[in-house]
Amino acid sequence: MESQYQPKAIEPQVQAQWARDNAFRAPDDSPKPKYYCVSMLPYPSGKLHMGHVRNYTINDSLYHFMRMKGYNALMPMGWDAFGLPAENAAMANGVPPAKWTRDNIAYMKKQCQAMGWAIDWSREVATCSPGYYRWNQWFFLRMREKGLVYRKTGVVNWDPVDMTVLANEQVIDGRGWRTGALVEKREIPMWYMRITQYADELLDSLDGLGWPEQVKQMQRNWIGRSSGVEFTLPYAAETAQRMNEGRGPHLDGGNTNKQGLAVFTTRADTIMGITFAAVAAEHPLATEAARNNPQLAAFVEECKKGGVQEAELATMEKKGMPTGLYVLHPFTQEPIEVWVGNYVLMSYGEGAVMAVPGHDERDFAFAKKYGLAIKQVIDVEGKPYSTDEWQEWYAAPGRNVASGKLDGLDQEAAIDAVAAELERIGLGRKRVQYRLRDWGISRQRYWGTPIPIVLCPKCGDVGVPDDQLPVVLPDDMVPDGSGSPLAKSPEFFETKCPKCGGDAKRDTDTMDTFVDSSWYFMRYTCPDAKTMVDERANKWLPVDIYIGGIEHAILHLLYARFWTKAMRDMGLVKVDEPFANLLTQGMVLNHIFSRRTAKGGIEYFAPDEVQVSTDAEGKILGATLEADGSAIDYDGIGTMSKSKRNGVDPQDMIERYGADTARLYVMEANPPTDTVLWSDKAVDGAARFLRRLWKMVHDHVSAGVVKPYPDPGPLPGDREDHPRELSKELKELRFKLHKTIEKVADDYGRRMQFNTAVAAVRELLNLYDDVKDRSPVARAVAQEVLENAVLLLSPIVPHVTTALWRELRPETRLLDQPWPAVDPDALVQDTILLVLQVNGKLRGHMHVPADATREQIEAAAMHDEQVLKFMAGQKAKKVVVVPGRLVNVVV
RNA sequence: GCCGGGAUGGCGGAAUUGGUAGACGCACGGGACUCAAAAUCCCGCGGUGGCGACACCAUGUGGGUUCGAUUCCCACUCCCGGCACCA
Repeated sequence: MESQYQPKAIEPQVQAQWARDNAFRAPDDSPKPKYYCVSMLPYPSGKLHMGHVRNYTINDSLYHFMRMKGYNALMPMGWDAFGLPAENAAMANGVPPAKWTRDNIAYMKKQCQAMGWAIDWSREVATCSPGYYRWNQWFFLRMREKGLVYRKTGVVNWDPVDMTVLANEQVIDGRGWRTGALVEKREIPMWYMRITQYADELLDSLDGLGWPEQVKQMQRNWIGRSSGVEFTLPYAAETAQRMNEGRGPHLDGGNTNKQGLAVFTTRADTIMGITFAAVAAEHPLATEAARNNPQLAAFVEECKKGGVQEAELATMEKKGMPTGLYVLHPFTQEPIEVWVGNYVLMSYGEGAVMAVPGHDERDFAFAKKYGLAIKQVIDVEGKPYSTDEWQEWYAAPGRNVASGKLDGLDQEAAIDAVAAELERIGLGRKRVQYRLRDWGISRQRYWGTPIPIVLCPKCGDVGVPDDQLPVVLPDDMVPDGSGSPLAKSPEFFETKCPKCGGDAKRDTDTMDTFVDSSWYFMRYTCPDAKTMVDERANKWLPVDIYIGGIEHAILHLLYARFWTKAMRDMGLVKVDEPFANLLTQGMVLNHIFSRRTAKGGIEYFAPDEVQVSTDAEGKILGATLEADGSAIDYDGIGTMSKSKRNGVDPQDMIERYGADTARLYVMEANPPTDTVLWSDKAVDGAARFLRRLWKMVHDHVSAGVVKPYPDPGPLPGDREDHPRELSKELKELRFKLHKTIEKVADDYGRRMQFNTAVAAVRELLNLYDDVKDRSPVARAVAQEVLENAVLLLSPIVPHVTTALWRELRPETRLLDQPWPAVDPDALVQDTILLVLQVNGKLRGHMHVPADATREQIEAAAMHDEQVLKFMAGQKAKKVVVVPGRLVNVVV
């Protein structure tokens, strides 16, 4: 055995052996129970970053652990290969996205292999291959047949200089990131998937999932089921006349009602407090009112400025303008003026709201700003009410006042009464409403799945027939930032209508890449299937543990759940949910540096290109570019990402220390769910530990391997007069060993907290190191400790442990070893150590027999010197005994 | 703005169900080995006071519940993630 730990020699050799043995190929037919562990597939941005290393090492450790526990484990890998960064890279260096993407995949696959992850590469999937995305197209058409796909207009960010649609990420402070131009909202036709049809099931089946509670809560809130009342505020006579003239364009989504303005509220009990109504700038009523009101038209135009991001809309100053149009209160027939508000979203509800400034904080602020009436109609336990300043309790449920027939009713009764009355007069009813909106999947981009629709002037939208799938994306194009190249390529879009055979045009939009990631984990199970999926999917699904970043807690996970249910309803798979258990990894963060370009766009700089100045506490104050010393902006810390150029490539660490050290470092540094600010300060500690482990095994093996305790057989040099009885020291070591096996199994299997598992093994080996006994029986215990320590660490550092196992048990292979068993005999203790407290403060310790009764413990504590000292002669008021833990004397 | 999460020594973190705050590391300081360096090994390492035994303080801030709170409750501050076209 080599006396020095040499990862550079060991790792390639061990990996080559795994490859020869096909060690990680998971058979579809195995008598063992399956364990399907999947990580969110990486976007092939160029190189792995530390977030990937963390993600896949967690996955890999769980794979090995469950394999040792007797499962047929499968860890697949694929590439989320469509998307925006490939187009940006193409624009920057003139290489087609296809080539750039394939090169990146090749490089990153090598990195994955160098990390030694137990990936079954025979199942590799890349979403940009026609063999994969044809099934996106095929399923899109099936969903369309079922009415789960439909077309309507949607609002996008429009860059008026580049004449192109921008992603939210490409809008910085309301301007296009390349042009610096002010972004506008623009309505375009798009394809939608009817996820709202599954809203109830998506909500209800969360309860049974083994997911973190916080993620389930986020999804519940996102879906946002609320029950309320939908009703119509009838138009006042003059308004009705204007709206009925039909000059205002009507949207096709059923948003307008010829007789009035449709609104939805969860606070129908406050209906008597309505003092005005507000509509979105895009609402037909606003359009009509603006027709001969230039000031209002200008305001409506102004509302169209800026992007479509919710965060931007929610934080901007609330502005409004009266339309001069009126609706009537459904009960009193009092006229209510309709305002246009920049905070009313056309995409949510009806695009119109009733305003009750007396009991809604936002309406209150708006009414104050524009001098509108504020009316109290709810009383909360007699708390004071004044229209001067908003108070929290104004929005709380209470009893109705100044509300006519509703007076004295509590919230529930008032809502019921209002709903009943509205229904009686035919103006409204109770309804369940969701915050969740249908999923718009059309993207005006090149590098994605083509939408398989032909637009025929005679037949309308026609689905591409199955036998003409896939609609292949040409892979030699280079986008230029001014709209999709597909829309400029007649070779792509010119086609014949599949129905009538006449000249027609393909849809040149591509699908949202969330489509790709909604079912790839199914395709892994049958990557060569001639159908979307086959029976093998039902063998492996659901995914037993899904691992990935917390940033996907809502969108990706919700879309994949929806997609799975849609596939189930078409009989393609049998599962209701794709991911039985979920481990959300915390983000790996790094500093972000940027500067504004001359054009008004933005460019980012990698932290290693930057010199920073800090204050006394190490806080970063400013930064300069190392290359030319120019000042740039420090933008704080954020997620490692390609676009912000703050990712850290693990390659340096692998080359310097080896894969095992890199793996150990990321696993022992923090719990997997923690957000971490990137640092490699402690990586030396991981390297040191592996060297130390190597040396311990080396020193032991050099004296000859023996059979491990408790059944060592005849020991070399053993004689009749050598005691087989363990010394106190060796008993303690074995106690620690078996406690550690127990703890590490719990940490891996239940807690999924690897940092504490490593710490526990470190503690064990620290104790082992202190034992200097070299007697034959001590050597058998040493063999037991080392073998088990190697097994416990093997899921995290598989290369070095493979090499060490070969020395400890030359006739066997580490990968075939089961998870070690706990020896109950080793855990038997005669005495236990109790903590002694006086008034809750630690005052001493005491050993008691393991079977001592509460009375005996109490009596012993009351005679303890320290306890008596701190009781200072006072009588005990109370004695708290927590069995196995502590005694607290209260005086 | 809304939803979800976080804050513990110089640093990463531990304390799993309300029961010894700081496990295990990193960095640092001292020492051993060495011609020297690296590597390795040993000792120390939250703060304040004390020669010391020891005492007091301390888990973002301010309150509360409890024999006992890092853990539970209330109010707040700052940071991170998401907000539907980054993936």
